[in-house]
Amino acid sequence: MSLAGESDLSSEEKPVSQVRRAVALLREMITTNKLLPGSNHLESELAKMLRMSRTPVHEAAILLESQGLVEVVPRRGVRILPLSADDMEEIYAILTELESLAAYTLARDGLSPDQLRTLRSHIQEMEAALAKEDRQAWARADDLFHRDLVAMGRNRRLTAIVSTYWDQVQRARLLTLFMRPLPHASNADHRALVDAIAEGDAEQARAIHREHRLKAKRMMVELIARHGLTAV
Amino acid sequence: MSLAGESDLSSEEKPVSQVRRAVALLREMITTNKLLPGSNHLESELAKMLRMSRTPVHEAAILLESQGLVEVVPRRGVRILPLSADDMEEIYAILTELESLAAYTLARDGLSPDQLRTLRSHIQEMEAALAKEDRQAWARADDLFHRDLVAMGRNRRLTAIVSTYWDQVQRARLLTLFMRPLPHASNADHRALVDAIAEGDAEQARAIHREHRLKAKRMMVELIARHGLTAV
DNA sequence: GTATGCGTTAATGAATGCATTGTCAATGGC
DNA sequence: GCCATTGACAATGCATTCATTAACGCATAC
Repeated sequence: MSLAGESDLSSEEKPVSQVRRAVALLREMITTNKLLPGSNHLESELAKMLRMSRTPVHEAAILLESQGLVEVVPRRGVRILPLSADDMEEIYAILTELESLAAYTLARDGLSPDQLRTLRSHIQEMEAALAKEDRQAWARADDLFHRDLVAMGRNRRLTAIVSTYWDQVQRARLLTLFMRPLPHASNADHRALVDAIAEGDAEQARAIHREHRLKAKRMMVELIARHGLTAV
Repeated sequence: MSLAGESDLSSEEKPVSQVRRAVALLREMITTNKLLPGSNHLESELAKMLRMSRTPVHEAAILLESQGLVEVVPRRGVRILPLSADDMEEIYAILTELESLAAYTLARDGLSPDQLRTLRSHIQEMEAALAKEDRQAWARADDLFHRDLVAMGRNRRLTAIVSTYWDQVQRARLLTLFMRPLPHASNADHRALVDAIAEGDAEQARAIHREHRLKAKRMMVELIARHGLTAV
């Protein structure tokens, strides 16, 4: 599930500085709920945890703050930002738009047989996982499918943005993974999407992906409301 | 022209730390071409320039690197990233999609008379500037028009993204401002857009804005190519 | 004359130290 | 008894310091 996949625009091949390590590790700990939303953590504690001095932790915190993952509160430590239903709406609106654009572009410009194979293999994995009712495996494959799809669009900035925000809803997805019905319909969407892309039907691909995300958002917001979670 | 408008998601009301000053000032110097694209600047030089120590400059550089404005090269200093035609395509694709979404949302949800007045006043300013052939004034008003439009969408994350990338093409816009014909057509677009929003015609608003950005992108890329600029 | 290697120089990444400032608690006054 | 004010403490922001490492220049050898 994207182990802190260095999605930044600036991730070419730099030697791993402590700051980069800190950013990656913190992001990972946040998306996997090792650091709970709403909790505060002193920079010195985090530094000890990551076996480095306060400086790189501080710098990583500043960077993650600019991405909306945490808030650096002067004498209270680094606060892991919870996502409200409103935040979720904001993020899904962005993801919907940009991922749909990626789908459109892919269909318009065409994919290599290799790339189509990759996408379809993710779908098959999802179906296998579904058959075994292995939700975690399904989520992993779903994650890969969408990340690969966007990445194939070859817009590095767009990929970076989507990756950033995808990371942020990851937490909520993990939470709702076992509350939702098995995602059979979702997989039908995936098939239809790849077919549309393969046929070069750009408008159709865009529409399918948009609808797909809209459904996901509705379910997410509804589940969170139903279970009385005001934020995650 | 948005004097380093603190567009980050994290900009609520924090006391101005040196890091924030550094980010704002550097961004400002970059977008106004005080620091030329492609040039390198030692952190110590920048620190002296900004009257602070290296630490906050370093931290600001890391943040700006994650936003794609600069590159921190270990022993060569902070490099101001030039934008190639490809980069411009990437950025415009994102801006087109997200700004059109904002227009759609505004039209769907409706604007207050006050907000409509604000937008129209920007348009009037543009027309006044156009009459005097004052390109700088036109650009300023155009900038404000689009920023306000997006901000009225009340999606803070979307606003932040658009602001970030808008900053990045600012340089190219300044450069081409005197190479392009006077933007009469552009203003017609603006009027049509606000009318569509006022009438609540969401699809129309989205389409107009999309077309508006597409035209802008084409002109930009063409001008840059015609003048033999491979990057700005 | 050119290329390669070594040494010096200098710039960044990270650690540490210090001062500022907000928080929390205790004490005193009303 | 409660609220306010003051003082001590603690955590961050930034400066300073240190070490690492790459770049550049010069010398030497081919």
